[in-house]
Amino acid sequence: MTLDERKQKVLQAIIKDYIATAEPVGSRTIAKKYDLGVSPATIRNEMADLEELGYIEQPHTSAGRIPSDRGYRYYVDCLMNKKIMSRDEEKHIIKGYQTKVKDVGTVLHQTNTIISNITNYASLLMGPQFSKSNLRHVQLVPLDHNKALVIVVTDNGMVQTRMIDLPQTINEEDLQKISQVMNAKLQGLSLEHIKRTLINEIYFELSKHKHIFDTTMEMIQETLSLDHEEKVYLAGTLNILNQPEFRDLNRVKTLLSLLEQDNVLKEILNEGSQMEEGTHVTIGAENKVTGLKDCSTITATYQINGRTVGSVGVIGPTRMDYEKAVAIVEFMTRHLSQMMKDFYGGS
Amino acid sequence: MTLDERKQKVLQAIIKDYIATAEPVGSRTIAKKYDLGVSPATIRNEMADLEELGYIEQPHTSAGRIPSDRGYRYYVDCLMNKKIMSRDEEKHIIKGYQTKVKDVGTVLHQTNTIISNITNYASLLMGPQFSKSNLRHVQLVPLDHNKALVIVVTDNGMVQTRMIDLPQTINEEDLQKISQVMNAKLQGLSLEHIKRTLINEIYFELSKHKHIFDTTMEMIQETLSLDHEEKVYLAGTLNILNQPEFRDLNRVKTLLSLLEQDNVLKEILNEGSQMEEGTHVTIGAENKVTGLKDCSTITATYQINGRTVGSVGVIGPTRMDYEKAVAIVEFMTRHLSQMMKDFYGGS
DNA sequence: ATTAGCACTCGACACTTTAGAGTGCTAACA
DNA sequence: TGTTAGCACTCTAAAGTGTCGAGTGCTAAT
Repeated sequence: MTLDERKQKVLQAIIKDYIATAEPVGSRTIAKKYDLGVSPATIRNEMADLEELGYIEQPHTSAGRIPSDRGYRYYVDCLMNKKIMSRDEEKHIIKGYQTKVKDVGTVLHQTNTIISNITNYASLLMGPQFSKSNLRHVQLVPLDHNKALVIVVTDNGMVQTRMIDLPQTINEEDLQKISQVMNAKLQGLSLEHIKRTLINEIYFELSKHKHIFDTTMEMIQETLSLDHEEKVYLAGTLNILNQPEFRDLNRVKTLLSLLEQDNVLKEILNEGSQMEEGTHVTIGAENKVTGLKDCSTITATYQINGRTVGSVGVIGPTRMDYEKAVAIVEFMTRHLSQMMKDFYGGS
Repeated sequence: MTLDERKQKVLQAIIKDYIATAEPVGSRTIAKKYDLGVSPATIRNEMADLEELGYIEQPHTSAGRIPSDRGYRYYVDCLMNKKIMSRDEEKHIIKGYQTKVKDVGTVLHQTNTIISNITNYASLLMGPQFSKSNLRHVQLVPLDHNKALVIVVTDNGMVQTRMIDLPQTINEEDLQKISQVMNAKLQGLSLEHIKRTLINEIYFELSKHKHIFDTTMEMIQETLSLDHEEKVYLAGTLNILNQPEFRDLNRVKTLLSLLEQDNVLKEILNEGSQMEEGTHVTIGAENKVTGLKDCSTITATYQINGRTVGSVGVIGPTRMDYEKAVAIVEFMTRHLSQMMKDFYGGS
């Protein structure tokens, strides 16, 4: 479906103006503000056509037109010229990071906050998945005669700990032994894989002491398989209160309630970019989550050393500044990937 | 300042009715609904007195009266009869906990959510402070030749980890040695104390190897002193959207913005109960946080084996159901203390 | 001291009016 | 044939108007 050049220009003008003003835009406004070289009357005709084609719609008879989902889609796909950020802008954004960055969690958190700040929309960010990482090191640290700490370190720097009870019969050497065997057997394997096979993998090695280790092994197994679900960061939810389309309390409530639910956030992030690279824009009713039918989302993924490990998203009203938001999301994911790389060196 | 019995009854009636209906209450209503045995006219006179004394106020001439902060204060201090929960209610609340409780964090989180659900206000909960706990165990776990993990375990079961870079010159035995010395010297001391004195405490012990350990020790020092600030849980913020006093978007925005700031939450929790036991009610303008002048907070602390380690709070409009909220907060802190005790056994 | 009665105040709400923005259609024009 | 000016028409938002009713304070009677 392609539009002749003037229709495109009119559509573009409508969308740009509506994004900027949030007011239905009339033929007169376009003729005045956007130099198309034709009179309002002509534009009116074009608009009637565009409406018939479904790209724009009229809230009521005596109002101007507003873009429909379809209109936005056309805009995003064909009309929008991708902005690239100037060095200055990039510098300014990067300055938003607090210099002393301590750990991955902080980096992700800050990145997310920055995105929400500069876009002025709500922003979400999904951290690396524990279970998809590979085991780097596992160790049992005895605390006293009946308690020990299981420590699991992944190759991308995540650490999980858990306290376990020990049977009376086990001693420090045994723990040392278990740690050794597990590291020897399991290092480098994905946690997802380990989850399924832990017992089998080391059953043999430890079988002679099986009666002692049994419960301990079970505990460790459990620790490894605990749903250390990927964490989802959320920031800037209140930005939506600045949007005129959310002047209605009920809408606000619906949306904020949705954003409180982790599984919804994950759905949003997964919907667009199924962990494939590239930026994905979901507009209005394209959204699968009910209650988000008048919102748009922009999602993209970030990588650690080329491997996609998480994703980033922005949620705003359908009347979103797509140009700006896309540019920001793309820059930030690029930058985040870079930071992650720096973090983990090259290993 | 004491009121005669009838004034008390009138004030009580006004407050109860206003809490229930959120409408200014008139003399007629009181005469009808609350059986004081006198006519509206008499009540009007009493109300005029109460207004002069500052316990109630009139939004505008032709409206009923609403309680002032002072009125609520009097109610909370003198008029309110403390509810105690029935066994049934308690059982019902406890059922809200998901049975499989894995760790302290989850317990706190769930507790907080439950509080917000049953009060229908926003609820906050401050976890145990890392820096006020005592060191139980510290250990360096070598990951590879130039990275190690510092693990700090406190007596109340909190674990913090951090990855550090190692100088080339250090070997596994050295790490072992450091761990040993640190445990010997520091176990049982408060982290706050350790923060200030780590270097001094073990300087001597390790001084012969000082040149090797220097940077490592610095890293460890830093890990221990890292602001592992107490975590603040927040739940049910959207409950305030149900309150008729928050039908105004700006108010909602102001309040929600406040609640997004961790330091504000901490201030709220610390303001009332300076870690002393007992329930504390802060009403309206008594609140130090600007922007919370039309809210009330109820705070209380919880204990682990008798030692106060954290606090719980509820935030709602001044027109809060104090009776119910206080009862819930008191029960929940008691219950939480119990759970914490179970968690850490008796040690 | 209490109460009934009454005049008065004021916000809530429904209704009307008005202004203005924007449209679609038609007829004239290049 | 595409473009344009002109015009009647539609519809909303905002401002103005009138009425209703809740609630009060005061006064005089009990």
